[in-house]
Amino acid sequence: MTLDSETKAVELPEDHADELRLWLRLLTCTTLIEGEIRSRLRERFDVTLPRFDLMAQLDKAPDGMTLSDVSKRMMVSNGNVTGLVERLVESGHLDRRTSDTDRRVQVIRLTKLGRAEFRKMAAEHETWIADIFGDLTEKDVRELMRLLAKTKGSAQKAVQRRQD
Amino acid sequence: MTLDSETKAVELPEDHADELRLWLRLLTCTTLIEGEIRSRLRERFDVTLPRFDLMAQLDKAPDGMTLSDVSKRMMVSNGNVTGLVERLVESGHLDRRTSDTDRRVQVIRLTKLGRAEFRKMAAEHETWIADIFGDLTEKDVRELMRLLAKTKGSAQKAVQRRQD
DNA sequence: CCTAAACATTTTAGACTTAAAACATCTCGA
DNA sequence: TCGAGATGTTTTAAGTCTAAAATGTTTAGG
Repeated sequence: MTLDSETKAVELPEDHADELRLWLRLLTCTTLIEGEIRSRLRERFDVTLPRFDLMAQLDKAPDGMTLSDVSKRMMVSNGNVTGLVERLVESGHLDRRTSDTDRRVQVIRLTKLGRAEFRKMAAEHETWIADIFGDLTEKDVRELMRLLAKTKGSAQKAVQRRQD
Repeated sequence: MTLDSETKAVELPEDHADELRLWLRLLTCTTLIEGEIRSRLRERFDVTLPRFDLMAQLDKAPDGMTLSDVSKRMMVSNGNVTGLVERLVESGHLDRRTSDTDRRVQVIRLTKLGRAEFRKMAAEHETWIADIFGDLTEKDVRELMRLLAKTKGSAQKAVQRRQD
């Protein structure tokens, strides 16, 4: 290996066009699917995607979650969750109470109504997803799962590096 | 094949848990990476992601684009583009003029300032993407590209079916 | 030529989103 | 126990986003 080829990697700008294209394709896929789910949720149930997502988190936590938990799980800001929860409490889908052991903490749960409505939506939602990913074989799905897991790990390390 | 096994596929709810997990993982990856890019754009250039994305579209179109074109390419609503463009014209990054041949149409371009600033941001942006996807091998990238292309096609067909 | 439909954009009303600051509460060590 | 820092939530200001209605312009068919 010559000196030139060694320094090249360090000094000359490398070509990352492939990674850039990959990122744009990933973004396109997600935006496309998200938009479709959003449309169907509105048409069929007159509900927004963020509300559905929040209810989905709570459906998996019968004992409730704190706002911080929700914020971390949904990867959105704290303030965002505050407003979302406010509207869902208002509409009777959520119950909010201050924790008995720590008065800073708000614990939220699905109400009976909220759970019932969510379950109906979730059942249909699952068929939409199956429809949207319908062209993929089982092997495709497995392979995508594997590669996206690797991607997620790679991205998390990049986030970590920046925060150091 | 028995009658039971034939009717099963039609009448009984199928299990689409894998596709659902795949969708959630796809969404997680995109949200994670999008958040990271957003943070770095803000920290480093004090610019928002939608503005960067809009400038990226225009950088590829030296002769300008109509608002409709931009709206379709970015997969966002028309009204959204109107506001985004307004702010970027205000800050001197974009030039907007009514088409000579069709007074309904607004043609927007990067100004000299806009192009210069975008090029600086884009160069750094590309290194961030390379960093974020750094753990993937060339083969991983190729395979992801292929599977996401298939996913996109599948999703587009689902959108089409609904709109019929 | 006229006008109905198509098209491009803007406006409107409301929801979502973020980052940062403010506020409230808790924890822990001196 | 007292106060400093950590933690959980809300508030604030600004921007992004959508769907739907409104506005302005063009195009085509009669």
